[in-house]
Amino acid sequence: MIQNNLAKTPNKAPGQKNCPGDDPRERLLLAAGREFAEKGYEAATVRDICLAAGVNLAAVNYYFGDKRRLYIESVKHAHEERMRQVPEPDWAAGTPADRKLHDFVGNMLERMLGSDQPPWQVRLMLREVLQPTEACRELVEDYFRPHFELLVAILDELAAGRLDEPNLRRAALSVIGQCFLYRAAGDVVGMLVPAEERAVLHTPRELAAHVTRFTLAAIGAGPPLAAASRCDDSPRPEASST
Amino acid sequence: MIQNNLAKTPNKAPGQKNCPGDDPRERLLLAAGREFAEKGYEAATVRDICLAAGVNLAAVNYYFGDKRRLYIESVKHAHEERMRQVPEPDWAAGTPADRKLHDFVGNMLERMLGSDQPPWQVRLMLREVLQPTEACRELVEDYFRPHFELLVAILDELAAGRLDEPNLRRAALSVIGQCFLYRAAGDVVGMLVPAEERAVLHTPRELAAHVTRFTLAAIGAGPPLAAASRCDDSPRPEASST
DNA sequence: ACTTGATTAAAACACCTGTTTGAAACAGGC
DNA sequence: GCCTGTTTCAAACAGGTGTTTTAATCAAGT
Repeated sequence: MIQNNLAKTPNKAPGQKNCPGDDPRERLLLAAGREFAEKGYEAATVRDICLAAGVNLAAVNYYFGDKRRLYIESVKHAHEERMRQVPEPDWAAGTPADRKLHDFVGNMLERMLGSDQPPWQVRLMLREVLQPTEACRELVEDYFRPHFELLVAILDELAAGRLDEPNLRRAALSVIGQCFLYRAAGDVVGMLVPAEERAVLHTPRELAAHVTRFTLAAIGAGPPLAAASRCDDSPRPEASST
Repeated sequence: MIQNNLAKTPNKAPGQKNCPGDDPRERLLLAAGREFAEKGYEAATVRDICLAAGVNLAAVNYYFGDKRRLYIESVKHAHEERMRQVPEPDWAAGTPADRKLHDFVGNMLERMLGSDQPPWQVRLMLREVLQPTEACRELVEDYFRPHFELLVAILDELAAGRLDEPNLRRAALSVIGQCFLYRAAGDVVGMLVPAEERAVLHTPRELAAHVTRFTLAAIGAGPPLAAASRCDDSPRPEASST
C-alpha cells in the first residue's frame, strides 16, 4: 500500500504508448513542459499542470514524487522530443563547406525559431541555458556539444587549417550568438526593427542567409557584405571544393 | 491616517540622499533589485527583500503599494544607475570608425560582463529582455535604442554607404548577438570551452578584439580571420589608422 | 506641551503553495 | 467468487505568500 519507490511506468499496455490520451505519465510530462516553458519553474503550479494534463493532483507525486523531479524529467523529455523533430542535416560526401555552414545555420535557426511559431520545447531549454539547474549539464553534453563540435569542424574546413582551435571556437560562438539573439531577445529585437522589415527579413531563411554571408566574409571564405572590395568578382573559390 | 495615495518620497532631508543607511525607499529599491535579479520575480519574496533592506515588512506597501510596482521601480532604478556607472564613450572628431567600433564593443561587453564580476543590474535587465513586462518598453526606448542607433551609425561609417539600412541593422544585431551570448548563455559557453582557454581569451578585452575583428572582416573593412587571402598585405586601408 | 502628520512596528489576514493521506476504483490471477 | 497490487480520487495538511490592519513612535509646527 505504501509506495516508497516510484512507479516508473504504468503496467498497462507497455507496447503502445502513442495514443494521445493514453499514459498519464506522458500527459503530465507534456503539460508540465508547456507550463514550465511559459511561466518558469516557480510560477508554474502543479495544480495548473495537473489540470492541463487532465490528471489528479496526486499523480505528480505518484509518478514523479516531486515537482523538481517532474521538472527535470520534462526538460529531458522535451529535449529528446526536439531532437527527434529536427534531425541534424546529413550531407553527401563532397558537399562544399560553405553550403554546409548555410545548412547548419538554417537548421539551427529553424530549430530555435520554428518555421511557424517558436516551439515550447526550445523555450524550456532556453530557461536552462540562462539559469542552469541539474538538467543543464546533461543537456549540454547530449545536445549542444555535438552541434558545437560539428560547427567547429565546418569552420575548420572553411578556414582550410588557417585558424587554430581557440579561434575556431570563438568563431563558432560568434555564429551561435548571432542566431541566439533572435531567439532569446526576440521581443526587444522586434522593438528595434520596423515591423515590415521584420516580416520580410527576420524569417529563418533570410536570417540564415545573412548569418552565413556575415560569417563567411569574417573568416575570409566569402565576399564581404559591403561588396566593393579590391578583389571582387572572384569570391575566393578555394573553399567551394564541390 | 488612512494612506490612500502612496508616499512618493519621505519628508525628512530631501536634499541629502546619498547616505548609505538613509532613505528606506532607496534601500528597498536596492535590495529588491538584487533579490529580483538573483531569483526572479516569483521566487523573490518581499520578506527577504525587506530583511535585506533592513526595513519593516509593511514598508513595501507604504512606499510602493505593491510587489509588482516595487519590481518595476527597481528595474528603472537599476537601469538609471547602470547608465550612470558606464557612460557612453565620447570620441574626438576624426576618430577612425574601426576604433569607434572597437570601443563600442568593448564598452558593451564591459557593461554586460563587468570587469570583475557581472553586476546584478544587468542580470535584472536581462530578465526583462528575455521575458518582457511593463518595464521593458521604457528600457528599450531609453537605454537600448540609443546604443543601437549609435552602433548602426558606426557600421554605416565603416561601410562607407555601401550598406542600406536593413543590412546595417542586421549587421548591428550580429554584433550585439556575439556579445549577448557570453552574457546570457555564459554558463553553457563555459561548459563548451576549456577552462584555461576561457580564462585567457574570454575576458572583455579579448572578446572585444575578436568581435571587432570578426565584424570588420564581415563588412569588408578589415582583413579576414583566416588571413591568407589573394589581396593580402594591404588590408583595405580606407578604415585603418590607429 | 499639545497637536498633527508622516513613518515604523508587530500581528493578523486570506489565500495559495507543494505535499500527503486514506480510502475508493480498477485491473488481473487463482 | 475473492484476493492482490496498481492506479485514481477527493480531501486535508502544514507552511509560505502578498497584503492589510492597528497601534506605537517620531519630528516638527504652533
